[in-house]
Amino acid sequence: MRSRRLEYSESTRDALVDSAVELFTKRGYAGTSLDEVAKRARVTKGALYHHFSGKQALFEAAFDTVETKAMRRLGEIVSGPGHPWETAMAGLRAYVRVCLDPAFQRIVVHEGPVVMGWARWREAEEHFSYGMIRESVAALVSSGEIEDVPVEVMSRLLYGALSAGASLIAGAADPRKASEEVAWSITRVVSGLRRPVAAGADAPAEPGDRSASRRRRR
Amino acid sequence: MRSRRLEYSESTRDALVDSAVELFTKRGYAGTSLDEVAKRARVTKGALYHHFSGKQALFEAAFDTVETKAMRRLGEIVSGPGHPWETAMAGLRAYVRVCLDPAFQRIVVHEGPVVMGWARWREAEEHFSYGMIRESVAALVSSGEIEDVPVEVMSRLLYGALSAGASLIAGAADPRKASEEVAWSITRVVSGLRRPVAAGADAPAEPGDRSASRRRRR
DNA sequence: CTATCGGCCATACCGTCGGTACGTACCCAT
DNA sequence: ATGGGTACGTACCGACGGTATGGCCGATAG
Repeated sequence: MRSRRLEYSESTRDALVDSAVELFTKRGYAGTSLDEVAKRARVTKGALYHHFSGKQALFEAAFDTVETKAMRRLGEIVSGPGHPWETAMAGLRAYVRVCLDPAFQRIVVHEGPVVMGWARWREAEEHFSYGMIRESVAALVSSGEIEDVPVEVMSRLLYGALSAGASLIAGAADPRKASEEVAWSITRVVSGLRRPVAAGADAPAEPGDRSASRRRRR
Repeated sequence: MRSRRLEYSESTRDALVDSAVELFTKRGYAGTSLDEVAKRARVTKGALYHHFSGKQALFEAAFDTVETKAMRRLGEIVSGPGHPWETAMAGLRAYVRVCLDPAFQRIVVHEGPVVMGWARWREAEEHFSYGMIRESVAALVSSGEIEDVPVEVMSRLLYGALSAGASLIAGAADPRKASEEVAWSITRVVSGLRRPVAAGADAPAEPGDRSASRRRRR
């Protein structure tokens, strides 16, 4: 049976991670002190160092938490059945929404590679959001929806574009409009990868139908 | 006339910036101490704090130096005359090469947004590499080479994709092969944005002609 | 019910590093 | 010559990441 003591311990660990997510998101990795994290969780640094080997490990725990939460939102969309193209487009829109979460933005996209080191970050991402994008691209290629591009590289590029789009949205004066433009543009980019003469059945949504996007340019 | 004293001072400043670029590239922002930077420049922290208001300012000076050097390599290519499409493609290849510089990679692409803050970094980038990409995209749109996409957003996405590609190359086991695949893929993406029926004169290079890129996939 | 054992956490402390205060040598104009 | 400004060096402070150590308390055996 679940020991009481173990419940306490787990609860403090969770509190520490939650506190870390909050502070890392608000003030960044360097701007957050461990005393502060511990204080917000109503414990001391001793407890923190009991559960985590150091600041990096705490960050990685926060990273995992944020990623897992994001995965739950994306997983059911991408892994569900349906036409690969439709699925991928739905995934794109969902990913843009996920990126609007400030915690995801800062911890996963921005500080992740710097704090964990790019190699370690990349490795972690394999099991999370990048992995899903890669899955989608692979599905599009193997189903013949888009051209026979190198999946690994193209997924990375797409991931980079999506991340940049997410940053753009997060920093935009009008996030809603920016969000629409980013979704439209990404869709347009992926559409450009479709085979010249689609062998697919019914023609799925092209970016052209998003009506509310006539842009100004001198 | 140029005072001797002023020459000394300027030289000291340059030495500090060079030292900073080197150490920031090798050990990152957080992993580099100011004493170390000063020591490598054969001065003390007092000199450093005379020339720069703090660690951030030193980083931004290093950032500017690296960016300026990169710009000199790109500027002549992008701003030169010639067919917009050819120019843009040459710019893409040149940018990929620039990204192979570890200093550019780490200081500008990875740590820049984190250390300077995304907003400040974005502002600085307007005058540097992002500005050039934006220029190229705008030229492609206004010359009718590619579709009427929102320039600002599309440039951001492209920039993100390029940065991701650069990271990929830098971390790849076979950088040369990765470099080729990235260049090919990026070219393919941009090609996907071309107008369906090109009104342009002679058909410029399509990504298809890069022969040495047949990829394996199960 | 008692003893004690071990996991969980608090407290005190250390080393490092960014930043500050202040002293000093040197140059220049008046 | 001399007052002032520039270009540093030196000594020091506070904050913070990390460590060592000790105490509390629930779990478990007898």
